[in-house]
Amino acid sequence: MELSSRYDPQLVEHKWYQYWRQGGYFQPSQKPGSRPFAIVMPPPNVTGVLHVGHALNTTWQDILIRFHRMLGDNTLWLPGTDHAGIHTQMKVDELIRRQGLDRREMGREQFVGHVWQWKEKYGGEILHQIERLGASVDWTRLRFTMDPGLSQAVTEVFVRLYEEGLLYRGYYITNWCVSCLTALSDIEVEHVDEPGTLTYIQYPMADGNGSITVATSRPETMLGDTAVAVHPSDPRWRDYVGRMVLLPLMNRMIPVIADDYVDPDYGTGAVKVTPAHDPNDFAMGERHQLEQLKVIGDDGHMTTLAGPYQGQNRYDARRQVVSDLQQLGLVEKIEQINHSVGHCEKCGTAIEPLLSLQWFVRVQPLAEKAIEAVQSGEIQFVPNRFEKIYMNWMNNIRDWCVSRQIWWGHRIPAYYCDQCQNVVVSRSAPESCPNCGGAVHQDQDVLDTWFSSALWPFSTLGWPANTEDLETFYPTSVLSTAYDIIFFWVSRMIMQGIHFTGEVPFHTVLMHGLVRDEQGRKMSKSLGNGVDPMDVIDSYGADALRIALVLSSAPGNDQRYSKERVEAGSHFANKIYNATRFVLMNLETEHEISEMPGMAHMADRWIVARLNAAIEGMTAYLENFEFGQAARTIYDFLWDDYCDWYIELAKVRLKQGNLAERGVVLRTLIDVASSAFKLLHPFMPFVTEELWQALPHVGESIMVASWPEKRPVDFDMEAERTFSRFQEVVRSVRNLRAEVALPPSKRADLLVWADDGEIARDLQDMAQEIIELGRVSALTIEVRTTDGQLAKPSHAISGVAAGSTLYLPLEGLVDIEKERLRLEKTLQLAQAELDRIMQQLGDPQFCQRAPGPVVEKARDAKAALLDRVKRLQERLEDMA
RNA sequence: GGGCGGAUAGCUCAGCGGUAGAGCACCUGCCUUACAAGCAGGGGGUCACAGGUUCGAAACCUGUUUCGCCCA
Repeated sequence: MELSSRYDPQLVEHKWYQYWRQGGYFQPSQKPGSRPFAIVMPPPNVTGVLHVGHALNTTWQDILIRFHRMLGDNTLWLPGTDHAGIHTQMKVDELIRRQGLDRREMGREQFVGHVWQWKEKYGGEILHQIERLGASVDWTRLRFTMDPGLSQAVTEVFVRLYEEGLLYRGYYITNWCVSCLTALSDIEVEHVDEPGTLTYIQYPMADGNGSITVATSRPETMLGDTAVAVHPSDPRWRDYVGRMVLLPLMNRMIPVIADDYVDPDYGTGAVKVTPAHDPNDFAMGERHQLEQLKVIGDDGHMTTLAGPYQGQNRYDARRQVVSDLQQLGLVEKIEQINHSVGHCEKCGTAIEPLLSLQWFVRVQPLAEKAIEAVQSGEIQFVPNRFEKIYMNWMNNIRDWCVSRQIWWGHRIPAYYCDQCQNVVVSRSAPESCPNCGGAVHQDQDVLDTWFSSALWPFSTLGWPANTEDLETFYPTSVLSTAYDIIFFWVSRMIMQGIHFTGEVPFHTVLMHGLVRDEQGRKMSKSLGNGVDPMDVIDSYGADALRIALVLSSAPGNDQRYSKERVEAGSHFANKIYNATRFVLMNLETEHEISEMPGMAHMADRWIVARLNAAIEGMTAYLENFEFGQAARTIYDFLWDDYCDWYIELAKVRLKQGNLAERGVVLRTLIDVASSAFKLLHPFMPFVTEELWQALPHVGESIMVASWPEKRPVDFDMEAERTFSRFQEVVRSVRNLRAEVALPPSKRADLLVWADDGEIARDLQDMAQEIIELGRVSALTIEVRTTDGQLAKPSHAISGVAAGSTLYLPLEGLVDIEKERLRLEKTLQLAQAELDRIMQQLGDPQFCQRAPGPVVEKARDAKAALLDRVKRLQERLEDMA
């Protein structure tokens, strides 16, 4: 069959994915005695589409999964999606509004029905995209956070936490989004530094004796002030404490209180206190039993308590208040400042701290064990530095607001009696109040999406039921995620996992960085600079995208997406495709392939030794999550060692060798390629399957083949030295040819003077290879004599390799002067390097303290350089 | 204010105790029948700066400059 000289991933990728899936290879082997290896995939948003960050994370996980599957582990990768409460609700809300419908009019039940419909229809999109990346996930275990089983887990956790006193309902200042109309947890608030104003307002004393000036960035909240606070030891204000102030505009009497919280150095040292609209003021209010006046409503408009300002939105009210105060002459000054303002992570609206009734998880007791698990090393972060970030968060943890005023999500299993205010938290809805028999209604709110995500590692495996999967795969092995959700997700999984299963949810937390655009900016919808991985796969194939992402990534570091890298990745796929094509073309004409790889020829022994090094390196790199290093190792092995050297060497024997010799070469070509493809398979699954299948092979699929092991080979240090002498000769000839711009079509004679008989013999063994790789016509190898008896070619260019001097007699092509300059330059470089080594070796401290191999290496280098310098000098003398 | 990360070839980044590597770009020569998405050869870097530790520092420590992130 005639194979195209270009690799086309489009013809290959889909085919193999279906083959793997039908073969059931994605499911755990469940082989008795095999070690379990499990990863639960971080569930992407069900309404979302895959971005490059997902692509990177999915690739990393697939690398680990495929590696462990090939190692023979009982490997599970569990996929799933997340219901993403607020985000999905907003999305569907917008959708039905465009259809002229209104969420509030249709009511909760109908709306949630709409979301489910939408989820069924479009929720699979991201799963198809994961498939196109080649992810070897077990589709039979696909989960969704709102599946019945997972929902049951959520209820169970809520009820148990409540019963254990770790869950409570209370009035607190919460982060309120006036656009999403829901409370948010602290970490869902993004703080942004922005310009603002600091308004200095005079509050006259009630007794008409003087005034006190407060500074605020939110003048409109003064309508809800119930005190003015100063630091107890501030001499400026000591006399004011305990007196009353007449609150302007509202004409309300409020006290001046003393509280340590006040920073005497900020503003005037006196602050207004608005307990219903500021978390710190709320705390002060609690300490001083102040009234909480909510002057801003849930919708961001002023309430009836704001008196004449009722109905205005908070920004209009701010302007109005300031202008009214200015009319009264009470505004002392307005300063321009930069301050940090909280914004809703989802919609960007400025957060309104509001007093409201919410459910909270008391996390302190859960955090203790979560801290211990990381301190003890039971859970390890990769890279390690993220442990500090985790610890810092855990040590300063605050209660978690888990109720959300939306409809899409897990409804809070709390029921309230309409008559006696009794609260029942229960696994199933009570028919009536157990206290008074009155009617009950369920809490209107749903839980924070992260509440269910926190259970993901065990709820997906069947918890609270004690299933076989839970038994086998929990605790899972690795969690791979981006560092930006350590607080949202990782920490909470650890807390809930330990609390409810008694075991950590995973042993390793693997952190990847953000994938930025080519200019280093964060990819975002508003900038429109996002790269769609599907477009990349369409043009270059999933393999190219995968290897590009992996090659430019280091754990925990951000990286830039680079089209050039993807192109390089596809070139690499094409390279190994063509290398395979070369082997296949030779197989067509050859019918005798040795059963066993031959180890007689130096090239065969060399390539197997190189393969061994690659196997060893890659195994270690993969075990340590150093994917970039691993990818580089196999990339270099295949391109440099296998293609550039081994195939070129193999050509010589394929052309000139006898039948048996050719069989041996073919066997080695096939074996080394097969093994190398196995090493590469976790990174580029499609092309490696395609090529492995095309070569003679045993087994159904490369993905269930076993991970290569090192082979016995007698290629030692000495052999390596011999081989590199050969390589140097070849490189040197090529270099000389390039110096005089000799085209490959023109062959030239080559004379090699070896330093001794052994070197000459070794080179003689590779004579044909030197001839072919160096494009040589007649090759002469002679042992150099010290008495100068050998004829020195008069018109030649020459070069030095380790152990030999090369002459290319090129009558008419040699410019003696140019040649001398070139040799002098080479000599200079060699001399400089020699000087450096001599100096190093001349230092007794170095010889004493440096490790043996380092000193030995320096001695070898010195010998080689001395030799090189000597021969260069010799040659220059000859030319004189 | 506290913490973390980056600063290495023209660009994007690896390397993280034995004095520099890759991809792309650049220069030269090649359609050498696996591959021009290629081959061969080449140029290019006081590894941000200043101290220190060490026989030896791009790497470890301290400080500085600078860019970015997280937390308060």
